[in-house]
Amino acid sequence: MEAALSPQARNAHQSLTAAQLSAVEHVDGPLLILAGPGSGKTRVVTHRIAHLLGEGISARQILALTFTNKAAAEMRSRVEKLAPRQPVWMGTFHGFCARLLRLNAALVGLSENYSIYDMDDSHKLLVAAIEDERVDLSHVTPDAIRQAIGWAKNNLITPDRYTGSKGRQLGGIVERVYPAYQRRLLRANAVDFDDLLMHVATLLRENPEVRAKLDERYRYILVDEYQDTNLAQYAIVRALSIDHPNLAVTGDPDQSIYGWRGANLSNILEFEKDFPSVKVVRLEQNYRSTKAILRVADQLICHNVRRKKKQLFTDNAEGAAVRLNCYPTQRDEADDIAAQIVTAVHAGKRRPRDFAVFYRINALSRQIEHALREHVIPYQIVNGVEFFQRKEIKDVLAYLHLINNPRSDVALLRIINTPTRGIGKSTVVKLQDHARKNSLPLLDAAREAGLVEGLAKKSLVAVAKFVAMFDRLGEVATAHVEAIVGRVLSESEYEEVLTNSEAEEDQERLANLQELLTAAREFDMRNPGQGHLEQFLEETSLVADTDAWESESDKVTLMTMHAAKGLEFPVVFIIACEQGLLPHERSRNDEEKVEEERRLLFVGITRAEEELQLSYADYRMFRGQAAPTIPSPFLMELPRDEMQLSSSISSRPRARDWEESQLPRVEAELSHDDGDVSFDVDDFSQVEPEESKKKKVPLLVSGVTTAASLLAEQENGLRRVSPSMFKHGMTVEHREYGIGTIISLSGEGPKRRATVRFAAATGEKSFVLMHANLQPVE
DNA sequence: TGTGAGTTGATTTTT
DNA sequence: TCAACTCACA
Repeated sequence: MEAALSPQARNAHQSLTAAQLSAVEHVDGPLLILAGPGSGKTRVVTHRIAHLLGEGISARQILALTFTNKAAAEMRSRVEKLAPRQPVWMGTFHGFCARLLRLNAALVGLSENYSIYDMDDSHKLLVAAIEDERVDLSHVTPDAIRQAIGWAKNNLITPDRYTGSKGRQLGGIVERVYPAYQRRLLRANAVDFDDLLMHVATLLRENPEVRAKLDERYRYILVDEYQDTNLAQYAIVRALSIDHPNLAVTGDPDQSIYGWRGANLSNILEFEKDFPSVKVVRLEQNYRSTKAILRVADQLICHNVRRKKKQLFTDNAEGAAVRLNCYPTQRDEADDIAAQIVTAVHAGKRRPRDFAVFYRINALSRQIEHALREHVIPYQIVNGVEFFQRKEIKDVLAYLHLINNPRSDVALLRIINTPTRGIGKSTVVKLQDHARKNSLPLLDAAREAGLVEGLAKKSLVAVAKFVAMFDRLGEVATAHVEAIVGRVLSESEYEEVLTNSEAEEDQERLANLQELLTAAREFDMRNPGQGHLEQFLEETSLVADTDAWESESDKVTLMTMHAAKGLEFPVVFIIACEQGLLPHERSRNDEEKVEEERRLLFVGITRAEEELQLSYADYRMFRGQAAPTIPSPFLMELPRDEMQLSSSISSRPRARDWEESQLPRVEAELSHDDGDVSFDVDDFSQVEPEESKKKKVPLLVSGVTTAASLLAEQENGLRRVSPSMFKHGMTVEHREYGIGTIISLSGEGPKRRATVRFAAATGEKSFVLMHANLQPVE
């Protein structure tokens, strides 16, 4: 098995420090790696996987769990370099659980084609459950209920065992709503995110033989960011490490920032009690930041009580002093940051991608975005309106969800009248009544609409038409995903409605749908063969905002501090260090929560390699009103005497004037639409080689391609003749059959096929594009 | 039934 | 500020 290790891997081992090496070479038994920020943790983990493989351990027996897809992807690509093509399971907790649950769905009362509901879907279901229970919402918000249920699930408290704390109104309500909500989920053959973990934990507890089999299968388990595990995740990992306790966890208690999601700091703080024979390795040397930055971070985190003391140090240069700036208003803050970036980029000192701006809450990104646009700086915002959250995408995916799982009422409600087809609210209510009385899924209720009381004839016809349309879609359920999506777009008339619309917004939606088709095709290429709809839906449900970050592109990055974990940038700006925002309002009067906020700032600070600026504004717009602010108390905990403090910002020349004289105006061409999550500026393309601009990033993980760029690409593509020039919805002419419309496409390259709908007499035909005599009609 | 105007009410972080 | 929701009207 030594052959599994690339020469690169063996050489690389030599460059590891003694501490790193001792972790890498540990094989059997529990291992705890306490890794400070920038200490080369990922390097250790990936080298350890390579080392295990080198020791002759089968790749199938190794399981590496992360929290984000991004972290998993990073790990995968680095392991790939050290030990190519080894089928080690690397992925997120949720992804792993989704897979396990597919194989054992029946054990928890689901069937294998269950749906994964995202926040939006589960919220709708929750509201329905709240209505079921006729809860008075005057003192409790659905969101509070959702959080309580989520907390319960993360702590493995099932609906039947839930009891709210005495005297609290919320507790009593949750006691009623939680079981109702869970019943609805099960009836819909669906799970929410928290269920993925809870169901698997339950399954492992209640089925010893399944547990033992999996324990045997996954002999070597690695968990990244262990400080962020909650009880459910802990239970899962624990259950898989009983017979073979070769559990290696890495983490840093000081970077635990997901307490609100049920993360339990005790999991890592007490790992040594759990596994008395554990080997502990501390990685304290930082390879990322300057001494100046690291000292600030260290000073701050020392104010936390609940932690493991750690001595952070670095051999890096002293570096520039950390800046602490006070601005009159948020506007000045944003302007100055943009100006600093422009100045550095124009001086040739930095590139846009060297900069990152962090904030506590997403709402704060707006001013920065605005300033960057004004200064014509390309940026990408990690988050915004995420691709898979856009209405049109969710609509089309809902069709797919319903095809895959006909019991998913949430999906049906979403599409039964989208696009509008004359099935209004009153009709839907009647169908829901009927479904409830006969305990049927909504789709089945719609099928027997004839039996529904008081339904107008017109409505009846509309519902029947919908059902017939849906059944036609069902016929292609096992086709390539791209073909299914194409069918949905044409059969549902979703595409037609948008095409006929004048609204610019709808044209953008069309372009986004083309993107979805592309994403589907890319999925098909990665998963040859048919019948992968379920898997496609799983992937789209489990991708997150952070995964949409393009590390390749030359843009300033804007993100929350939570999203920043695991990343690093040469220059970091942390804005709005103000009481109420950082620490956040909701953590007031709760020392544990304040400590978590402090850790959050610690994470932000330690992302910086060379330069760091913290800032706050005296006045900030909030809820539409400007209000005076109070600087964050955390700022008083920093070593201010060695930092560069400044509040005389107005003396700086207005960068906009400078920029006007130096750069050609291109603003007119820029979209000022807020829905646009990123944009390119031609002036910066000179630092970005043409080639890299053309390189296509897989959509499933990019999500930030703009509709405009896609349209442009489409136009360019039209001139060449190749199977790839045919697009969904295109009008084509066939020598024999005449004019028709492409209603679906599938396959790649010479094998690419199209289904074309001709005049009624001819019907539908399927062609291999390479050989068919199809001509696009202008 | 569908649309559009007007009102309200809520604002964390993410798989 | 802005999005979601309600309500009135066509």
